[in-house]
Amino acid sequence: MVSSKLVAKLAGVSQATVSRVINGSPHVRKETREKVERAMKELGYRPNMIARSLVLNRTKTLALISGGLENPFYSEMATAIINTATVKGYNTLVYFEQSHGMDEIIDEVLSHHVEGIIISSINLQHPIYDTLEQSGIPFIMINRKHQKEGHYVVLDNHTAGRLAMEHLVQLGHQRIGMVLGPANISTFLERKEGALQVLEENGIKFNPAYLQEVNLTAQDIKSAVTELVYLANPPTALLCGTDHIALIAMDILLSMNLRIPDDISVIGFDDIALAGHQAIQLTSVAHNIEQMGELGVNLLVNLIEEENNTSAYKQIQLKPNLVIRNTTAKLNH
Amino acid sequence: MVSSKLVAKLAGVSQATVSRVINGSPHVRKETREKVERAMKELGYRPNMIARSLVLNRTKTLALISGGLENPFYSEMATAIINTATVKGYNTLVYFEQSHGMDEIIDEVLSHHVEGIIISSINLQHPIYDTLEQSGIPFIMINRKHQKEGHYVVLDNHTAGRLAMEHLVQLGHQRIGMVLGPANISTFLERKEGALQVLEENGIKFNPAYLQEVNLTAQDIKSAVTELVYLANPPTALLCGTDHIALIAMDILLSMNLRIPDDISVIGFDDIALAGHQAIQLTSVAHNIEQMGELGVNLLVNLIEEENNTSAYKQIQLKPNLVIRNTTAKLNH
DNA sequence: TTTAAAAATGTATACGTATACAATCTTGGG
DNA sequence: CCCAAGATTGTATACGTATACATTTTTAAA
Repeated sequence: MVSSKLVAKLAGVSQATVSRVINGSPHVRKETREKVERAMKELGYRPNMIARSLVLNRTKTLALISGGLENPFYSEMATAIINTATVKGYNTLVYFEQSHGMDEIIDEVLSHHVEGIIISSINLQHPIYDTLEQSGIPFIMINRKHQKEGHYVVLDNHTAGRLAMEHLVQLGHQRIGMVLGPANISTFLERKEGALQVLEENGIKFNPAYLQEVNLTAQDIKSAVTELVYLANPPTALLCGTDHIALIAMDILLSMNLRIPDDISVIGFDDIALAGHQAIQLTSVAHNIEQMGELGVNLLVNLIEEENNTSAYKQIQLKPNLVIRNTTAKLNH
Repeated sequence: MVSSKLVAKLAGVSQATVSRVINGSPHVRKETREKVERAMKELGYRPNMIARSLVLNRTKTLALISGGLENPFYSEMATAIINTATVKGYNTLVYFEQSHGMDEIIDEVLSHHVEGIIISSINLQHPIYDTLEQSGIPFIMINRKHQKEGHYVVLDNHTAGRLAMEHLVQLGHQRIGMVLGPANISTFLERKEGALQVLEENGIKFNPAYLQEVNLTAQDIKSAVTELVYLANPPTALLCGTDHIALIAMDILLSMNLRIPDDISVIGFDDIALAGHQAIQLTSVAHNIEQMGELGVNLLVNLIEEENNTSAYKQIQLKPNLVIRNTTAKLNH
């Protein structure tokens, strides 16, 4: 490996001068600079970021701990995050929640001395929060939050839940199935609360048999939907916790020869790109994913680079929109 | 930051001994080890990988230069790659082709001293190949290859192209439109060659107006498809260069009120998960994506860790399968 | 007990960079 | 032409770890 020392020797200067040239110091004569630059080019020199990181105690890298990319929400989010980070001059190490335990991931991340951490898939009580808090590394939660607050960028999920349910109720639905993820995840909890509130306001008694809180595997989602469909009084509409859940629900519904929305309406959250596809046309409630990722990275980079570290938590809640497509329709009496 | 030096002081030993404990050296007495471990726990010590990387000249990280995740092929591939890397003890820095120029990415990657590079989106003549070759860092190409060969894991795209076209021809189609990516990308070039070969073998004269080689943006794909549909003698089937292209093609076809497959058949490549969705049911030609990623990472890690560096290129070509679903059907006369 | 070998630990150094401080060279005013 | 101030460059050191080598301690055979 060609080092600054070697460049220095070839250029006939000291290693310190080479370092100054690299960092664009103003205190170096033009001829010297050119001499050094020639030597660097000749040797194909590239600064060793590892060494630089060690001395500067800055790695210019972020860690993204993401939900699985099989959910398009996460791939769109990851894309936005990585691109924004790149623009801001940060590299991104990517980890997936499921592959290793969170603890191992955190160990890895902390010893790699990343400068900031983004988690898009934390749940309300996860003990990881304390570990991160103690580590002193800035971290933000995107999409989901922890019960202990912290910095985050999330959707106003309560309102989102309301919007979705209001839409269904306005279409005349009364028997509304809900396929949500675990209630220890903020998004699902809040969407549920918003939705239930609307039911109550409309004097619709909620039937607990209509509530399915599932693990987020395709398998579990499919059996939950099947169960709902086979009820004596099956729901006429399905409020799904995410578009990803909605897609899987649609898959099983269609394979049971049910027509959407004629036999059953379906609504989701996130408004993933695919929701707009002609073959899908999924009604959804969300805020722009890309913008959410961008906001998150900007917030994190600010935390990293700002001097006046006010201890106040930065908490951003984005307003959701209802995007009506073709999977929801007036109830057929 | 708590260092091994600090741990050493608390434990009353030398820093070297702490280092030995960390690395599980057998030359350390049990009591000493326990003393040190207690100190480490008490201080919440975590080894600094940056420093370790510097002295060992090993970073245990790979770089993945990926095509955009809006193409599900790449998100499935990235998932497989990152997970396999994690299992093998490597971290993964992720970069996207489009966000920065390749040169800047390579600069970044090389100065970060990653131990290996995976590129899933190179094209045949890209000059990046030489840069990588010179750098001496092991790298492999997944999915697409470069004209200068190198290490790779790809689909047997010629055969894949044949399979797709044979399927359409067997269904009675003669006017077959092709929507491919640029011909300087190996996958598209080879798929095209395979497909054209089948046409020739079946005595079907190929009409150049049926060939669209587009940029891979949704915009361009849609106009290419539109152009084909508006031909005096429009194609009765569309052979799309990837499932991603096929999905976008389907989107525009459906929005023009064409029925698939009744009015026009569609076939793609890659067999992304979504292809199996009931609302899509896309016929596709491919080899298991996850396995492809896994093979690639294993190959790369072997290159990194093997001593006997035979200079022979490792080149793997996977056999494609045709998965027939509902977007292709017998021609209506 | 003595002592040589083995085991355990400590000391010193290297990795490649940035930078405080010291040393040298330039410059211009007198 | 001299000298101080400023500009430029060099020297020495630190970052946190691993390890060769030196030193000390322990072990066990005599």
